[in-house]
Amino acid sequence: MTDSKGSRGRAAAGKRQRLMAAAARVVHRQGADRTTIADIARAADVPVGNVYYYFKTKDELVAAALGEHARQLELLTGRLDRLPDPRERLKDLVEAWVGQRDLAARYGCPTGTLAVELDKRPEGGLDVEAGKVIRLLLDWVERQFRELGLPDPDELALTLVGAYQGMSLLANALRDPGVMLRQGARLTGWLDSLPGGTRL
Amino acid sequence: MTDSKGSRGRAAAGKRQRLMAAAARVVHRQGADRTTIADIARAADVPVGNVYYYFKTKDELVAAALGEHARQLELLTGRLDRLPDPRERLKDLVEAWVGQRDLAARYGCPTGTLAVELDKRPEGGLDVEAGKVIRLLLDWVERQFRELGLPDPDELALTLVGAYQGMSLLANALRDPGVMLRQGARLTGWLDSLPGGTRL
DNA sequence: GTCTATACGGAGATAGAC
DNA sequence: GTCTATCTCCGTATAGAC
Repeated sequence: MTDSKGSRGRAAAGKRQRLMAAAARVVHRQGADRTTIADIARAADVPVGNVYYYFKTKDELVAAALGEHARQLELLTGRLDRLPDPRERLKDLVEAWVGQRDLAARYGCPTGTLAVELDKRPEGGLDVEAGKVIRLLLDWVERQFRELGLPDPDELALTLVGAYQGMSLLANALRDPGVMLRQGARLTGWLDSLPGGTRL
Repeated sequence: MTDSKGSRGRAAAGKRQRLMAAAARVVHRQGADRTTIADIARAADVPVGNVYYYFKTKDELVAAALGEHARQLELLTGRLDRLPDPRERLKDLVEAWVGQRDLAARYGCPTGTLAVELDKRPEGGLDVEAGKVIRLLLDWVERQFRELGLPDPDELALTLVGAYQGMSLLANALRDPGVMLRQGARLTGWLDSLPGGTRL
């Protein structure tokens, strides 16, 4: 009953999907703690009480928001993977970050800021999940550096992703998208300056 | 009445100071939203209801926590200013960050994570204050780069502080102090590689 | 499956005794 | 100045009608 193919199931799936998307959006802007179930329901255009039919607890909604961010990330890296040159992939990644500069200057990196918030909770909950999403990005970046044949690809990945998280945080704290623009350009230059070539 | 010199005033000032210190400590670990007045009162060993004699609202306590972090920062830069070489000052700053790696791996940078949280609030409140504290650090670092006679000292400051914020966030999300250790070493190497010398 | 009304708990803030 | 008791609001979660 209520499978994802029936007409009711489709409507249900639609609402569920809307709730997940809304959770991702609203939690990014307000933070998990300050976001109420009512906020998410309103943003998803779903009646408040109905939410609990799809998600048993608020934390499940926060986890869903995190999942949405992971999905977006995989969508992006999936597109980048179609480029032949790993260096170009990384440069396009930086470009994508810079393209989000206005949102970042107002609310920070969606995954990064959520990770910061969840890490303040007592261990044994969602805190680990946020780390996993960041690991996802870290691993993908590391793979690109490895393909370029560079030494310590894992350290290089930490440097690149760290720089992104740092510039997002500063752009956010200073409310200045220009920080993303200028530091992004610096990162692009750094990527260009690195030795290494595709091994094919 | 109740000036800071009288015996009662001294007791009061002591409690106030204890509350500020406790607020800084607890808010760093739990985040501002998840921290209750009771949490801070307990940590400061002050009866709950008494807190409102010293701080009219919870936000005043959060602001006080921010002020404590600013004070700590000025204490540190004050010590570093005694070193003759600006490059040494910056390297010692990095060393100080690395020295805090265990705390950073568990709870992140006190100021950075608080800024992230406050930036999720509707504008016109404490969100700007957090930016000011980060500006304090940024300006001090910029001054060092300028003393070294390097071009774009403001951009270099964003790079260095951004790298610190980024590595703190990653160390925190991955729960790995080693990130601070290794990325800190990278930063030290970077500082050494920069041209420029003291102009005296 | 959908939605309303409400129970429940927790946290910020206040009144007022000491 | 110090502290207890309590008021009040708000958000999560549930019960149960439709």
